[in-house]
Amino acid sequence: MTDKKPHHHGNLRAALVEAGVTLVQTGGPDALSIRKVAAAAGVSHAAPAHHFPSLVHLRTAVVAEGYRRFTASMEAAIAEATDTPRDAALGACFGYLRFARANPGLFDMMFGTKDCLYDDPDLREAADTSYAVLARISAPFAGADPVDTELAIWSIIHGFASLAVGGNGMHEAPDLEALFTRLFAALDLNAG
Amino acid sequence: MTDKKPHHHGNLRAALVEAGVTLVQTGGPDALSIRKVAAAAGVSHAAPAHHFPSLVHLRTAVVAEGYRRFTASMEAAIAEATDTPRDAALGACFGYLRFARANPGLFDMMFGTKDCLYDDPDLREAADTSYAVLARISAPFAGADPVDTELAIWSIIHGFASLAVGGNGMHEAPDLEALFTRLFAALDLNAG
DNA sequence: CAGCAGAACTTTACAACGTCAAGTTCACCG
DNA sequence: CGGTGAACTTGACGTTGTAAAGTTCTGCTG
Repeated sequence: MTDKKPHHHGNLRAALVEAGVTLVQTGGPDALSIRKVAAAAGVSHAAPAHHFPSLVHLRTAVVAEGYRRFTASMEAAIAEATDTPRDAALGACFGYLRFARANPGLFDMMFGTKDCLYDDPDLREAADTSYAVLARISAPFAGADPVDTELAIWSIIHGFASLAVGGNGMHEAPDLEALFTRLFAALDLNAG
Repeated sequence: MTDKKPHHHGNLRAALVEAGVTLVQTGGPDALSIRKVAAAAGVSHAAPAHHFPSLVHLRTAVVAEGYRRFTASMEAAIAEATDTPRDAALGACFGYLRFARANPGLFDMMFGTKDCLYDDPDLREAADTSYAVLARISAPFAGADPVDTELAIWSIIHGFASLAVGGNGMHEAPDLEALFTRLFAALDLNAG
């Protein structure tokens, strides 16, 4: 029953990333600060330095966590649509869109020009896993060059999601998923 | 012909925005700082406060200037393509893509979640002018709902440009414009 | 079990930032 | 000529990222 703490509780690194995700979700990418995640985890402002040598490292870890949740959002939406490959692709897009709308700060951080360590293995793996989902749902429609199909689907859902998230002139459509479904139908996918 | 300076040279506000654009272009959105633009313009660190009550106002002005250059980039590319409406639309997309690649920082700032004063009249006008270009080149393909067509074109070029700018897994294709031309061809545009 | 090496964390410090409050200089108008 | 207000400066405060040095705990070795 001693109050023995290693120094912190169990895993400070994970607690810092969790706090960072919360900060980014509530206050946008710029709300992420070393001192705030430290305070949220109940440690001194310099404690994170041991796990994240600089703010860029912390950002990288938060973005990587973002990609994991992003992948989960797409997988969950795909699981809802068990019919045609087209349904699966559209489902992935819904998961894409839902994630972007639910986590605008993380989404912006993941796909913006925020400096991250793009060579970080953890980030690379998380991002590659996301891309693999996209490649998987695109495969049934692949033409001469599969990358063309992947990029067509990726571009249209990414553009749509980005515009839906930004405050920029995107019409406040009542049902964005129905709207996107029409746009998706305009894509001439082989063997749709 | 006297060397009289009012206090500064001619137009400090414009000089600050110009310096801000340069900062954003070279160092990304976060490199924009009141004190740096003040130093670049050769005034004290508090001088900008008179023209921009806060950093958010300065950001807004820089983003508005970004939209103006963005519009100019699209118009220039449209002017190169004087054939079919399809050529004009594709040209606008090229201008879109070129701007994004040439000014990644500005592009991210314009379409990211950066807090700006979206109600600012100057910004509104600049953004609306950009949207008008898009609506213009989309008009020839309009179906039942013109917005559907605009959004289809906007989404695919915006997504493509965003992905091309980000460090995210976008294949370093040798000729992005040729690649996009193929994607654009997959769009089933009415009366293409 | 003793003791030490190193990891984990704290404390202190510094420069740069946004912003506020005063003070100063200049332009312009009566 | 005088004074009013805009344009700009100076100084200060709190917050940030980061470096350096000190302290406490962990775990392993002998």
